[in-house]
Amino acid sequence: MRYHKIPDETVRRLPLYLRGLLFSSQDLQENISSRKLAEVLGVNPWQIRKDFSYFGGFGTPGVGYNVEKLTKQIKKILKLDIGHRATLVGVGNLGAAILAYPGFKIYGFDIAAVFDNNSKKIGQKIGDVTIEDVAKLPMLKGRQIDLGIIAVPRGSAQEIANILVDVGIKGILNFSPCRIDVSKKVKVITIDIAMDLARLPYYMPSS
Amino acid sequence: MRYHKIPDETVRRLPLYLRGLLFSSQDLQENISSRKLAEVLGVNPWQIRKDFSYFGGFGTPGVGYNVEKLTKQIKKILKLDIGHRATLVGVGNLGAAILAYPGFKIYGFDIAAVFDNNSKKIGQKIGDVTIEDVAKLPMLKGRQIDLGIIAVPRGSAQEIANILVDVGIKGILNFSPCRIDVSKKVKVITIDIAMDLARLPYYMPSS
DNA sequence: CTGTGTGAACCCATTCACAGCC
DNA sequence: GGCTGTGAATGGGTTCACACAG
Repeated sequence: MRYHKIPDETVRRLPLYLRGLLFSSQDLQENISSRKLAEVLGVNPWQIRKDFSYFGGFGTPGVGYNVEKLTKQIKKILKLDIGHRATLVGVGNLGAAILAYPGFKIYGFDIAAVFDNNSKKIGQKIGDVTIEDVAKLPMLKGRQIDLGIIAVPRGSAQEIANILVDVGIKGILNFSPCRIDVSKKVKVITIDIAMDLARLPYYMPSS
Repeated sequence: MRYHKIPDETVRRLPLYLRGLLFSSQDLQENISSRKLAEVLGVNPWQIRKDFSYFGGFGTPGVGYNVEKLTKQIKKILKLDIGHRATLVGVGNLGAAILAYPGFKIYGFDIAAVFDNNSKKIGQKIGDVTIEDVAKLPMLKGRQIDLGIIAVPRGSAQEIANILVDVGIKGILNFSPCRIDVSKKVKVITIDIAMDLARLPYYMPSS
């Protein structure tokens, strides 16, 4: 089954819904209504229903959505039902924070390889992974890693991306504040946290 | 002058344009065309022209946009022409990374106060700020800080937000993966980096 | 001839309203 | 009565085409 018709904006929200479901499942509720989920996440109920309608009826009128089934379905659509192994390149402050960030695990991600170019860091163990020399990055092929996370300075990002593509990575999360272009076959998502901060003052009262 | 009619999506892109201008200004080009800027950033030229058209003619037909003037104008609209002082709450891995992140400075942000609840960290100096006891957060009033950055565990985020609002903060950048609700007068932007990673597999070929 | 600025057309997403089901 | 699912309406953003300026 393909879900080609799910709008991008809906895909963008699915992880949010998933987060809501995963955290609310601690309440041991078997079902959850769109109104309840909307309340938890701070969005509109009809937006949620519309989004869910793109992949068919999982809700029961008068009752709501079965939390477990819906969770599984969303994971399947996002291809999170199979675990993903990622590699992190660059263990500066940001890289270290990413490595320690607990949020990845709940989506089934495992940062299985870590690289840096600083000889003082190479060989160090963080958690259960050992930092490897970035020069050995091209030898990543065959280690079943499909995702790359780039947390290196701007000037090196494209170069690292090229190597990642060469070794067969299929998706890149780029934390460097710059454009990266790669083969159309590889999806790149760039995050620049400063950009979000930069539009905050616009919405603040002029004081 | 008010810019009430600038669409939100355009506001979201303005920091991106600003980044492009700031970095390209190293080339010592006096003018830049929408095509050139689009190329650098990986977006459409007509999108850029349309966006710029919302705040009046800064371009010269046949030549392009004056980099300096345009930069100033965008900064003014985003209210980045006046500097902003921010406080960071939570100096874990993520907090430390934020503190060290150079990207904030180019937009004129200064992280002027830092708080944590870990007694081992309190009193430590990072860069040129000293970590203060989070219990003293309510005493922030009068220190000319208008922005708050939350990097604490999910359970404490709302509580910290409430205090920040009490001391008169006007905008919050929230890195905790949870909803925060505050007075409508305060703008909150929530960033959950795991959510972006979570939608990456969707776009990857099924292998 | 190059590149901006913008009305119009198009396309997509959000919102609404309500039929249908438990 | 409560809640889902969805066609229809609305609203907004993107894309286009082209008039106009240097």
